[in-house]
Amino acid sequence: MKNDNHPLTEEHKALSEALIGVLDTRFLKALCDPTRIEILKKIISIGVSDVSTIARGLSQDRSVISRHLAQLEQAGITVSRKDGRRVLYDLDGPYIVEKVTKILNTLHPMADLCRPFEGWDGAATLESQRS
Amino acid sequence: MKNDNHPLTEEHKALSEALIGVLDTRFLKALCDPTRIEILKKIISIGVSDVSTIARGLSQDRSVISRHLAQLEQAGITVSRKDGRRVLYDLDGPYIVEKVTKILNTLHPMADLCRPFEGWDGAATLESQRS
DNA sequence: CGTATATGTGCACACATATGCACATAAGTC
DNA sequence: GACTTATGTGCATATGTGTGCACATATACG
Repeated sequence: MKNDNHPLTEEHKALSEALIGVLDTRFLKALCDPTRIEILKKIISIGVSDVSTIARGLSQDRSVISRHLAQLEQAGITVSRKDGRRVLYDLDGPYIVEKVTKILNTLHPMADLCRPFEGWDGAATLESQRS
Repeated sequence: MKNDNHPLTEEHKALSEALIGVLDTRFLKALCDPTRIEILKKIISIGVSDVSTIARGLSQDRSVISRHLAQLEQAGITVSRKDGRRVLYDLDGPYIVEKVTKILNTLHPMADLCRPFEGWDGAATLESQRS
């Protein structure tokens, strides 16, 4: 995007200010760790399970898995329910999809408004092609 | 999602295995830091700019901003171009939107397949409502 | 009631990351 | 060529994070 003859529109301003509201760091950080991704895969594969079942097969200690599950729950990615001495965990698929959908909807104007170096040099741009 | 009478379908398996391929940690991590988000906001607001211009107004040192820009470029979020002694940076909006779109498309089946504790207790589920 | 199992937490430690300062390199200006 | 400006990097440091062990708590079982 060029900044000399292309005035910054209100859409740019709105997009800029919407970033911080939609980029939930707690949600995104929860999806960055490979162990937590393994946990999500496991829950998807075997369904609702307790901590020990989820930890079975994974290389980390069970207490570590417990901490990761707490972190995923803080992010809204998993939900827990007490069942006797066990604690069952499950994914909150609708919430995850809703969250990512909101992110995409917010960032979507970037596809048009933020084309890299649009109209910056002699490359073929819409303007140069028209003239 | 229940795991006793509801057999795990092939869709669950496919969704589980697709997770690691689409959850690009380098891309997601780049969006987690508040300083990097500020940088993105700045580039959106003022368009293509060099490092010093981007760093102006931000509290961090200019070298720190330089490092963050390198990290954002590694993630594909920004693109750089040399211009004399300056280095110009710009957002790659289309790539960002494409990346998030791919994530959403992959996770979208979760909205149906991973409803939390579906059919687990006496709550009103589709099955109990039908009987 | 004593025992076994499941879960979460305090603590220590290794590693990653963000930050700032000093400096080297590259490129424009006089 | 000397000087100035722009950028990136080496180094040190503070903070955050993932990990494992030991242990406390809660609950089921006999």
